[in-house]
Amino acid sequence: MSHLRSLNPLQLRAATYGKGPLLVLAGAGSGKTKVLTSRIAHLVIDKKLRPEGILAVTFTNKAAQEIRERLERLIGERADKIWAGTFHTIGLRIIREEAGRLGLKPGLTVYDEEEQLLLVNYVMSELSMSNRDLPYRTVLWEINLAKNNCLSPDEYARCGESDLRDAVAPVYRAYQKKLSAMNAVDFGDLIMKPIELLEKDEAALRKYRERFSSILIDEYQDTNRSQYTMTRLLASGRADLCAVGDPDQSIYGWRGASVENILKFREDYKDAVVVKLEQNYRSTSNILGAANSVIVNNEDRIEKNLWTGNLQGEPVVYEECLNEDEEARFVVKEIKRLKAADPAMKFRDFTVLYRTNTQSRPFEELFFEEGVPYTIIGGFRFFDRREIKDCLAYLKAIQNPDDSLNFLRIVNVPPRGIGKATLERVHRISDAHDASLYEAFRRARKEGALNRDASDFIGTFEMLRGEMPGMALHDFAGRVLDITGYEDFWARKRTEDADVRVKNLQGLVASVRKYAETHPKATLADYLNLVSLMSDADQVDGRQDRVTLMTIHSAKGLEFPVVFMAGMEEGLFPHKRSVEEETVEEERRLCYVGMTRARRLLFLTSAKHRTSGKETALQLPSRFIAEIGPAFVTKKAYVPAERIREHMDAIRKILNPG
DNA sequence: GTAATATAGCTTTTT
DNA sequence: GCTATATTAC
Repeated sequence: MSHLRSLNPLQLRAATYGKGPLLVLAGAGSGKTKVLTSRIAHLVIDKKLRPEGILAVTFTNKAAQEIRERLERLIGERADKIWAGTFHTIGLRIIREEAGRLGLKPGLTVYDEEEQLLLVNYVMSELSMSNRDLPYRTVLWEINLAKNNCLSPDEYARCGESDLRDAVAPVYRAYQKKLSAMNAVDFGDLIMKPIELLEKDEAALRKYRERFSSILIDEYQDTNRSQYTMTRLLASGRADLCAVGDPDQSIYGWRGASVENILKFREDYKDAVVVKLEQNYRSTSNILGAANSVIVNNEDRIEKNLWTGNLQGEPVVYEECLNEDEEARFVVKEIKRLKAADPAMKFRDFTVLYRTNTQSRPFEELFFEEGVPYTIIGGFRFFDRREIKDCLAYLKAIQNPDDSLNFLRIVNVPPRGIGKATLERVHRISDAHDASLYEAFRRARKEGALNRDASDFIGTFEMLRGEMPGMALHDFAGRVLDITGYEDFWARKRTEDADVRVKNLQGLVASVRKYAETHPKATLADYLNLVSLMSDADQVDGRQDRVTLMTIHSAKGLEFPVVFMAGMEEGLFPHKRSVEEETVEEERRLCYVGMTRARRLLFLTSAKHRTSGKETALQLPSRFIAEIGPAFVTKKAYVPAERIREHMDAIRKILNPG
């Protein structure tokens, strides 16, 4: 039974406990992924369950991939048959299978945040509301929160009352209507739509309950109302359910996640068995001691005793620096020192974690200057660049003719003489006939209501639509960039950044090619869906020898021999908004998550002066620093350079009197 | 009617 | 620092 070898007794119990429901409370570094994969292997090998009946929900697609890879070693190619992915990936799979029953057409588009924001803008303009009346971002936030809480526009409008709710409700309603007209779904819908289906369609509910004989949910402490509901719908049949999580690592409350879900698991699922994994195999006892001494300050917490048999290791180091540049300098210095001291150390053994994405800048600059190879996870991704977004908008608009939002985005990019007046005219046609923007353009063209430029473009667009089915994906992407003049539009601008944009466009085509080659049967819709669902954390690539820079949120589930946590300052971490909103306990859990990523060495740094925007502020060390038990940490306050100079002078005088 | 340029306003964490 | 909008130029 090689798949159960090397499990400790509690891990073994979690992996082999018979019919669920089962709740595994797995502390940081307690071998959670190992238990999860062992359990799946056990279900397939010993319990003879069909792999296609196993649903494993993970927090990132990469985590799902990792489980699949580990599983492959245990059960071979059967590993590919299990359903493993994020709630969103699984939701999309169900939606695509059941598009018809949900009033959607095949080839639907998934809108990302930027597209959502454009749609909110669009809808609000139609309702004669502007960003000044109510910021688009606020509205979008509210809509997303409603969806995370599993509230339809009607339910949202009805539950509770506030001025904001009254203002947002009609926008949410109109937004949802537009989404379906555009044959598109947003992230929230990826969970809401399957719920809708399972609730209203008995046959569908039966089908999916029968399909999944076993369900495993990772990071259960970070599930929101919608995800909880989807889980309940699928699991309350005869499927056994195994939820894995750690309340101390709940860090997505702001996204609607509710620790309650894990806390009331035993009420929700009667006869649930709980297994606690409290032995940490990851960190030194100093690191674990430091992390524990921080997390115990949370009042709203279930007692847990995470321990380790690992060596004591070095004390955690806290270093206060002059400013953010010096903070970066300290990190580079330490990386170089540690690498010199131990040649076995690689760049990929180090990570720099921070609270906000903007903090990456000084590190990026200094790492570049000092020749330290690095990768930044999150922030501005390749797929968020304007030229890439434009190109994807072309592909989406061609692929899904109802997607008026993306059609609108590209119709006059590059500028081709389709301006405000033309668009207004076509919009009227679109409204009158309840047709998509593209459809309206075609009508206008037939009626001769378009000028030459517009008419030509619609002709080109139709031609491309016709060519799509017969072409390889990358050839088609290249063809679109060529024939629409989009690539040329940048190539003609002879500015420095235009060159980069052209290169990025070629990079995109290369990425499509790579995808097409590894997925020979995939359609354009498959590629576009994949790109929409790709998360930042999915990019972490341990094969490259680079230092990883990312937010603590993105580091969830990862581990590194050496961790630097930067910006340990009041106002930044805990963030000042969390202090205002009284969610400091979640910040503390975030701090705990960050600290427990470290295996051997943990460095905490702060800047005495930090510049944000054009203001430089005097910063105080984070309260979390003071919470660390003194036995586990060495603290060094910032000493101004003059003081060092005075000190050196004094020493010189002693050594060299007179 | 359309395109290029200036300005204001925001920047916590993300599937 | 970046984008959506307002203003001005073509």
